[in-house]
Amino acid sequence: MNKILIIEDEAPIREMLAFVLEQNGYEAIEAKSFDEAQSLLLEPYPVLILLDWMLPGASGIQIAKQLKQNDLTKNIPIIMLTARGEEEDKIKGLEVGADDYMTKPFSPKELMARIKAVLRRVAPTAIEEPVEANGLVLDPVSHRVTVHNEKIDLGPTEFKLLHFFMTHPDRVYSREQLLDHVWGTNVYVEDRTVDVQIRRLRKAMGDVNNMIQTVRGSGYRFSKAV
Amino acid sequence: MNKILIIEDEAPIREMLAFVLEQNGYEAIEAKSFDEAQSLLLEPYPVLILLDWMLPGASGIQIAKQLKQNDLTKNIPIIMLTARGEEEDKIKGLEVGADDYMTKPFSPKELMARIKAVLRRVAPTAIEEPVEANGLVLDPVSHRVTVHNEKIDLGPTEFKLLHFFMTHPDRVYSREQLLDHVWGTNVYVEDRTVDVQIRRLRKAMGDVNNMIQTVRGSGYRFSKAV
DNA sequence: TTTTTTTGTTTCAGGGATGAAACAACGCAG
DNA sequence: CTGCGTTGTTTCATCCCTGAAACAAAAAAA
Repeated sequence: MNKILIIEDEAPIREMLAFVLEQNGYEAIEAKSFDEAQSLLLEPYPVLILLDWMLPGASGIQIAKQLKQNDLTKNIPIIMLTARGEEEDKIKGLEVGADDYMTKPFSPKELMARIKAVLRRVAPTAIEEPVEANGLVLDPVSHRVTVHNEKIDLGPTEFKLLHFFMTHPDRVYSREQLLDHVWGTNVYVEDRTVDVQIRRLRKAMGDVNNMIQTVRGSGYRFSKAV
Repeated sequence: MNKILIIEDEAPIREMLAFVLEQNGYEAIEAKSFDEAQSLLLEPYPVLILLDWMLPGASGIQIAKQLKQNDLTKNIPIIMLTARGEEEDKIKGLEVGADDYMTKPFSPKELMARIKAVLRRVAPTAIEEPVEANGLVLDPVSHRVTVHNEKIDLGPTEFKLLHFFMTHPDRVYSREQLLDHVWGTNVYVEDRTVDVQIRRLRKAMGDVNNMIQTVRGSGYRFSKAV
């Protein structure tokens, strides 16, 4: 189980954070101060650090700076927590190496979404690999899509939709599942919007659009097999 | 029909919520207070609770805490309703286990979207394994059916019917039982409709349709043995 | 055998689900 | 501010699925 280190002096907030993290399958390590955090920073290292900007003693910015200077911890992403009205500090925070920041208060959903986003951004997994199927090639790095070496144009949503499909083939997804995975969990659009994007994507795909298949009553599926 | 419990003291808001829920196919149970809610909390349990944060008597947070401590209700997801400006309470609410928050006012669309999102998150999608019998393969994940590796086309009902049969082999089911299991309870469909779907399924299955067997006077059975 | 019951098959109408297109809203670049 | 591109919503058309009825066939009963 992945560890996440919380550095926060206010007990209620710290415990709330720990609760949410544990609810979502992480192991939460709690520290009230930087000194305490130091003693907890050992193997296995946390995959992420939640760092309050306003701490007694050293400020969050100073802590972030130290963490980023240490070879052992420099690659651990940091999310800074700031109170409302401290937003101007986000710039400073990002300058010294924080990977994201959140303004208190925030919802659990937002917290988890940002954590996942940061981890996704930091972990250069195979997600960046080009994908291919029946002459259809999608390259996430260059953000290009070709059909039989012919370039085709896609809007951002169409691109994400196709990328999701190509990395999750031979599986039916309902419209709601597609909204969750492609549009994101915090967006509220109509189910039928999926149909429209499917149609736009099919139109752009030309003669390989039969890989996007309608499963009546269930949703859509991407598959090489017709 | 799934029940959703509303705990909200202000009548206009409560009725609006109930209206929207019923428009969307849920049964709305209304309670003005926690005490009233308690008396309504019996089988069948609601699938979700909409809980106003600001209630006379016990606060929504206290209620949520109680609900989460009771084994019978701890698994029912809770969406807290807060007024604008109460956002700092998000953290406290989450601490006791609310699953999402909505800030009033909100649109019916947002309401339904969040409800669906929460229910989707809570409901663990059963891991469905492919099933096989005498060269007939049904894969729930890709929603595909093949006979000797040849793809066959089925309508949604035929697919569900076959899936049910293959996961419950060697057992006779009456038409009523099949209607309950495949069509779902509370359906107003003639018994003989089953015959028609059986016929369509047999037709689509080709040379392995002898696995669907008629048991005269009783119903139908799926079995590898002829 | 004849009659009755049960099941198989076909046909048809209605409705739901999807495709297609037009429209509106929105952000963004110039 | 304006124009353009992208996205979301709505509307309309179409197709397919479904359920019921009617008739045929088969099995069981008399």
